[in-house]
Amino acid sequence: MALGSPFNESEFSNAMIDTGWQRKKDERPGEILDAALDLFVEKGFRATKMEDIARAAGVTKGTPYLYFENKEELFKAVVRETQVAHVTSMRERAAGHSGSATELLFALLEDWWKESGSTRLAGLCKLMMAEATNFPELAAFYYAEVIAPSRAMMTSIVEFGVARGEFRPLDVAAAVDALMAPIITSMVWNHSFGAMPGVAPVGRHDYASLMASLSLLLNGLTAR
Amino acid sequence: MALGSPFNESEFSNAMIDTGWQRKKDERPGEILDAALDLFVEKGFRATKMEDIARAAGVTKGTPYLYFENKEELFKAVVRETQVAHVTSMRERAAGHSGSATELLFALLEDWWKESGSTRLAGLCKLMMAEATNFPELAAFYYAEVIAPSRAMMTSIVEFGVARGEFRPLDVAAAVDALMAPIITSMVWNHSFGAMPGVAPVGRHDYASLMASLSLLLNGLTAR
Amino acid sequence: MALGSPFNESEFSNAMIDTGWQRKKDERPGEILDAALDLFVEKGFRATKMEDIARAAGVTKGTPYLYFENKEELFKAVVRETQVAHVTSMRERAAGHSGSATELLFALLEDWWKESGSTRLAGLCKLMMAEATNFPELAAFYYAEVIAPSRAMMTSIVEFGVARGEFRPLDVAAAVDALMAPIITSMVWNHSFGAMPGVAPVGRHDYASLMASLSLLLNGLTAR
Amino acid sequence: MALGSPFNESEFSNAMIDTGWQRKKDERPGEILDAALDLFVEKGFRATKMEDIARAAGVTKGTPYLYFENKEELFKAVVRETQVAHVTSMRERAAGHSGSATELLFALLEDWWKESGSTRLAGLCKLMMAEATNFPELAAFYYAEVIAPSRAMMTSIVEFGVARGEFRPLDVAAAVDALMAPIITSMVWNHSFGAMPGVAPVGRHDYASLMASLSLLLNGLTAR
DNA sequence: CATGAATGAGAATTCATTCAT
DNA sequence: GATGAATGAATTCTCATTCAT
Repeated sequence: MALGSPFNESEFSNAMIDTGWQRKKDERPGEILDAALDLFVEKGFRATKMEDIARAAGVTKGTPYLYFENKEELFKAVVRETQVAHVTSMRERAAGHSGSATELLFALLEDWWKESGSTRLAGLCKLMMAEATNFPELAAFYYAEVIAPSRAMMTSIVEFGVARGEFRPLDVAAAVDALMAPIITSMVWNHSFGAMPGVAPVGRHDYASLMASLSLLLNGLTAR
Repeated sequence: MALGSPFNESEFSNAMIDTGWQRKKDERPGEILDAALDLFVEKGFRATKMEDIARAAGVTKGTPYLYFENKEELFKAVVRETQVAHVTSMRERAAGHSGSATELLFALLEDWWKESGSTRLAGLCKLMMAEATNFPELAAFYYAEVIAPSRAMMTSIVEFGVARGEFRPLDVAAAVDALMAPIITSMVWNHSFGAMPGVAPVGRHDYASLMASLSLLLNGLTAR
Repeated sequence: MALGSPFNESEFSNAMIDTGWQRKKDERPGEILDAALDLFVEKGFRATKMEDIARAAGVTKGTPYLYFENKEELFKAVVRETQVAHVTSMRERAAGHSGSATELLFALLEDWWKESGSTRLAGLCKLMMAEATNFPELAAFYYAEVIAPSRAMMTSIVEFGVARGEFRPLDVAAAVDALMAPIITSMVWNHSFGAMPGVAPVGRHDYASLMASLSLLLNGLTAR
Repeated sequence: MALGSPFNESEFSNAMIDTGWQRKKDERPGEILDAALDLFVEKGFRATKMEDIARAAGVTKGTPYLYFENKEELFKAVVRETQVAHVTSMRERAAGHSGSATELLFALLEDWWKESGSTRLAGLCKLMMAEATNFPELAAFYYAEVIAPSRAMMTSIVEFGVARGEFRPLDVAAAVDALMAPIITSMVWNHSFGAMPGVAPVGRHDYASLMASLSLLLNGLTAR
């Protein structure tokens, strides 16, 4: 697992004395969630076997059931846990920003990319889209907790930009769509066709590429 | 099945003598592909049962196996058949266009949306993304036959626009990414969260919304 | 099919005017039985598909059912038809023999071998042994029509040899067993391990080998 | 299961702590192999259902798959396990023999009969012959591990007999064929027609009958 | 008579889940 | 808490058999 796990500081942890077995015990759920995230992202929900998750977490078949009702609940827990970290950090960063709307947009998308787009969380986002119709309530949760807040943040920045005359008067919803589309496309891409050998170049879908798209959008393609 | 099936005019059909039973034979594969497309799009590959496809096509369990080796081959056939129609029509339309690059882009994306984005084909596109890592060769086929050509078309239009001074000199690849992102996002959206009751408004992801995004991209957000 | 089919002169044939279509029609069942014999011998009962038999007989899937109730009946018919020819010819030859018991035994076993042991009928014999417990009545038929008569014939020859002082007084049943064992073993062998590439030499199981075994049995191994 | 199972002392067993559940684990594979041997011998490979094997072993459908990849591997395991015991005991007995070639032959065939011919192993031998063409590699294994060694043993005894003047100079291969044919025929017989009610008397195919055949072969039928 | 599309019972195999240890 | 043997519902795929043409 490349980038820091979002689970080890989750609600499952505790700050008690951290000695050997006790610590082990408290980390179990986090380790299982972590392994589950990896496997769900890699193979999808149906194709991921509980036993594989258990083995990847270093436990045996029955253990995940001590912490999670069933496979579906485990999946939901993965999504929830992941988003807790994600949304929290998004909010903290947004709150601390200042400067022009343009600067804010660049900063926010940069953070978003670095925090999520380029990590396993992007895979989770793609997975949620793939499984949304199979898990309606989970999708509703994801929508409410991740998508709507993100969009609200973007919306207020665009409105701020228009208010201060930085952006011309425009269709705010459309602008937000246009601003979010490249990062969403990139996240999905990197976990679908982009993962295939030799298929990289439908756009690079890396950070530089994303920033280039954003610049184009801000300035327009049309010659003045 | 709401919008016109791409299968009924496929290689499987024939317009010959149309007498009851015999007629069935020629239509069967198309009917099965059609039912399969619906169900795969709705539930994904793993969650779709062969027997459900059969029932949806009005036949029994064994019948799909008369025409398709197994579930995976049926899935591949769905993708291939669908794309034949799609890519062909894309090319025909592109060939017939004239006018400014801007007009071309609008026309092409409009066609794309009406042809694919708003139909079950969008669901297939989303499905391919969801299943890409599970079906590498199929993903390669899809990439080669659908994605790469589409992108090539967009690229030449942008280059044309730059050449004739309509667009300012720019990073063509990034521009193409930015142009394609909204329609891709919309297609995925409409078959994931967008399909949930009461979740419409993360952007409308309809035709008007798409055109609005395109306009913004062409003109920029930034005030002059 | 190498050696002459036993079916074309079967009860299914008729001696009527033999012109084109009419003839075709009358040969159908024989052609199906012939194909079935080949395939049953090659693959066994369960692994042989009705459609393969039909195809091998140059007809389509439904046709065998016009002549045979079902797969089991077809199998039984194969066995019965085959044995009609076999037992008949055995009897004719036995009736015509004269000379010493030893000469009779050699002649009879030679005929047996040439008529059955070295042809597809040996495969059928092996198949009957393999399937005996699955088809009790058929096995009973085979036993009654093929095995018992063959054995009776051998028994009377041995008794004849003892009576005329050619053989010493002995356990006739054991002698018959010992005389029949090599040819039975050879028939089974040639359609099991003997059919494997590079496995020939557990005894050659050909005509010369069979005669050598017979000679040994008649003369004994022991030095005088 | 009448005669002692070859499995209960196999590598799968262990004599360790014997407490309920845990004990089961070690016995399971042996119980399944045992049940499988019975059923395969009785019905043949194709006609034997995995679920029946499971039930016969006192477990449910899925359990055999915990120990054997699939039906074919289970079949192979049955053959291999059975032969381990068989070939080992054959070798031990052969090594311990002394005396004349005639005595050796009688002793060896007696052992062979008692060890294999009259037990379920004879059924396995018949099964291997029935399925040889369906499982070429398994047949090759059986040939190499069972048939070839047995034949080699017989061959060296006959050669020994000729060398010491006990047997007259003869075609050794033919002699071995003739010596082995009765026991092979008996093994096959007892698991095909011989298993049918009221069909016993094509030779008794029991121990006494076998020894009688052997005596005849050694002494010859012909009057001196 | 012959065809071959369609049927549907049946068998192999998988895997989420349970529970005695 | 943890284990992992066992379960059995679920699913894919096969193929003997039927019957409208």
